[in-house]
Amino acid sequence: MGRAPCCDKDGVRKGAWTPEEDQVLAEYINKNGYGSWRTLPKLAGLLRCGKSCRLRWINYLRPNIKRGPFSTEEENTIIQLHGMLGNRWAAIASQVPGRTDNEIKNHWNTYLKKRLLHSCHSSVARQASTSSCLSIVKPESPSNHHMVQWESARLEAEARLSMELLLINSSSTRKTYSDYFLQLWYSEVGESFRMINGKGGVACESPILQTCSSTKLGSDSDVRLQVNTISAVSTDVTQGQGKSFKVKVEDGIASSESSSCGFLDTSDSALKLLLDFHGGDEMEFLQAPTDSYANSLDSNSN
DNA sequence: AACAGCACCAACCGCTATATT
DNA sequence: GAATATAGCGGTTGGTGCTGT
Repeated sequence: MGRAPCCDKDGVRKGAWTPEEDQVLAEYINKNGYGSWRTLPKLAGLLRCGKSCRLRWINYLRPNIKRGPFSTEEENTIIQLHGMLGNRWAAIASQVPGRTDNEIKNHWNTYLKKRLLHSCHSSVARQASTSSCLSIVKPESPSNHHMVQWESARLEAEARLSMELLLINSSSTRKTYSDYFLQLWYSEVGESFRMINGKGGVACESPILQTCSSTKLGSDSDVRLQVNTISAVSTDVTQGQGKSFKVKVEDGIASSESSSCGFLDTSDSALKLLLDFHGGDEMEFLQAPTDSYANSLDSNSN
């Protein structure tokens, strides 16, 4: 039995939405909400697929949608989060208020990616004899350097997110710092942070999670570590508890194939890092992206 | 003025994850 | 647990407007 179509194909309008359709959809949702996107078009009297209605609402009609050019801060946030999360536009969009995943994706593909690539190629031209987009491992261990840079980017982004959480919630609730830290910790961003650091053996463990969780922690094998100076390396990494899992690094993408074990002890230093981290000079590479990152963009686009 | 090439962005398509029966 | 329905996500496409020749 195949998957049922999301809507009847006959008599369904496609293409650009008219202002009249927008008005009908917006009025209906404002009045009734959107219980089921599948049935919504019929109920609202629209000759549209439910999927199309959902997209139109989410990307255009929804309240608090911010339109217009992206600010530098928004762009930096997107760049940082993309470095951490890859093409997970919905996750990125959730940290950029007022912007939709579609908008961010478009902006990335049409502007940011090109800017980063251009920046990389300029950089390559300047330092062709030292390191380049095509370099793999150099004597001064640029791979470690890139690791540090990415770690800094992650921490900076997480610090920003944690501060946002604090600002958002401080006036209305009385949660503790550790609550916010936990909230961040169990977020998507925190998850990638844990997994990545778990691989590297860095002490970075949940304050509460004392037992292995076989569900959430191990569910997302899509966490990507953009270590583009390493190519086609496969290695076993042993975790502190004697459990091991295989980390495969291939063409700049590392993925965890199994990571069912949780993390053991509280890390006040990790909390401190998140709350106190200041980017400083080390964050300059975000303005002029690293060769390795731009290289990953190159390879991803091929 | 006419055309081609390009950039941008809204919308679609196909797939996966999750919920429900 | 299997089958099915639905929501959501990310990649891709197509229309439109701008720019250069």
